[in-house]
Amino acid sequence: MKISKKAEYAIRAILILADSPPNQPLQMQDLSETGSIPLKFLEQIMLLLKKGAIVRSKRGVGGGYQLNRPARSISLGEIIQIVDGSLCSLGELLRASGNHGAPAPSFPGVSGLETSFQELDDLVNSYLLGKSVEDILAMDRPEDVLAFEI
Amino acid sequence: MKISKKAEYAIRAILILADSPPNQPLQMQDLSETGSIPLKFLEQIMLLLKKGAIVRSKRGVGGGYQLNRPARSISLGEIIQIVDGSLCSLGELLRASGNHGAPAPSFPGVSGLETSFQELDDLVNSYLLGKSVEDILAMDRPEDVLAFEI
DNA sequence: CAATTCCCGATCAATTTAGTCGGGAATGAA
DNA sequence: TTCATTCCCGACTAAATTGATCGGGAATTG
Repeated sequence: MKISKKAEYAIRAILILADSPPNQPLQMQDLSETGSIPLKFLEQIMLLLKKGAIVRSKRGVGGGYQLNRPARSISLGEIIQIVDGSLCSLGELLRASGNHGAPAPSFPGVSGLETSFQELDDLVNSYLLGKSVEDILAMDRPEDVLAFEI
Repeated sequence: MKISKKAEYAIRAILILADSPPNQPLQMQDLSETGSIPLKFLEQIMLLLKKGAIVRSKRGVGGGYQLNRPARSISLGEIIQIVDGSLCSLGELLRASGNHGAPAPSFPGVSGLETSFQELDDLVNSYLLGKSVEDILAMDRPEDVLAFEI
């Protein structure tokens, strides 16, 4: 289990955006400083997040980035998927991945192993896809533990 | 979520050993062929597993490898830890890892994020440490779903 | 038009991964 | 003792991935 620096930076940036006043774009310079993210690296990341429809951007003076959707609807899993390509791939290890056209490996327990890996993939996916950016921010604010407005 | 080829090979080898008659060493040549594992790579892996006390070896004619403990007591997690170094490190991402002496990053949601990552680490660890080699083999044998001898 | 701000492809160094190579040391049989 | 067998072990390497950096270009606004 590992997460790339790229995904971590992406999550930082989104958290910063989610925590800042809406309808007021934040520039990459600010995101870079607040999140301690290398500026040029951040540019790549924001472009990906834009393609993924997580954020939207505005160019020119007074431009910048803002969330494209409410923080409640953006999950950690979605962010990671967008910047890293996928969340999990254990389930595919024994099939196509790496074995380009090679015969599928066969050894005792192979199908049980495959099933277990898939199970773990699902576990991780459902955790990360179920954890929203809003959830994360709320954990830092003990006051509003449970939402007021339903 | 990813697993290294090294760890996958290690698991294959252990499954093969666990599935073969006990008290009769299996040679690396056999393990290599049965598991489709490059021989010289396998050598490195088996040495690690030996240091980890998962297997024991015997040299000379008629020598080879066998499990050092019952398959029930060997988990996927333990194997991965031994060959890859560790299972999870999400929880450490925001602390020491990578930031050599650098100030701990601070941005909105940082502590919630850390908590969530640690939670996921624990989830993955407990899954992998709880899944034994015997469990995996049993999944391939629908007959003995539940153990006879308790 | 000119400052600002995002957009985008190319390149690069360091690290990790997935092995290979070449021999050495212990063991057991003849 | 000698020899084949089998594990032991360190050094090396090629390819992929990661974590960026660089240099400019395109849109927008005042």
